[in-house]
Amino acid sequence: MGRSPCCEKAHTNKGAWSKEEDERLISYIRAHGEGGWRSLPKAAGLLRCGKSCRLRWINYLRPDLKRGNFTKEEDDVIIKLHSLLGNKWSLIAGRLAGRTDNEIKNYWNTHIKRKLLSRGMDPQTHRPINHPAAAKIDSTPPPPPKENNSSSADNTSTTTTTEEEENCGGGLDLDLDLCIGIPSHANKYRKKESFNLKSCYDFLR
DNA sequence: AAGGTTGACAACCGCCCCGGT
DNA sequence: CACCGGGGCGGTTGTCAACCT
Repeated sequence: MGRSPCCEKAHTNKGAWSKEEDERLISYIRAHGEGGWRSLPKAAGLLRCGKSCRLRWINYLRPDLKRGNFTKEEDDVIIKLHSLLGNKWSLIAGRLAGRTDNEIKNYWNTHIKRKLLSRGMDPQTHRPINHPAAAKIDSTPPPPPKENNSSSADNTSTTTTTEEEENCGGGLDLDLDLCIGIPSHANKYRKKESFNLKSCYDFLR
């Protein structure tokens, strides 16, 4: 049962990448472009899992990565988008040029989460910790955009319900004058959750 | 100075979705 | 229509450095 492993684990390296491995990966992708991750390691002469190569490239080696500390503006954008989208790191990353989902996820968990907690805010609900709504939801994240089933059909309604306020940062002093662009790589959400993203988009406008 | 604790972040894992067949 | 493989995502873990006692 279960899926076959994505690679032959017995013959793959794990852990930190060496300089030489990085260089191999970079030069291969420069020559052949991204994609074909499964076959890439062999073609590039790397003893790595294809997934590992992809992750290394996307999160660390890509030339357009910004690196360095997050600015106050980036902080604000992350908090606002998280209040709307929940833990949709790839979507949030799509709004921050040069930042990766992994980087944002780490930054959220190590910095912003703590910052919100120190302000007495629930990092999941974006509400005061002793707020009834926060207590009700407790540690569960704000419902991520879900498939448009019958019960959620009124999400497009122009009336602002209490639940919508909760999901979209209601009660916070947030400047929601944002425009969400759906990153090209977010296939997962483009189809499955486009409906609710659209509703958030409409809400933000 | 040494040992323990905490923070930061790179990397891995398991699952899900989509497209091709 | 069902199955399979590839790509992508979010959650979690591992490791190292900085800080504290």
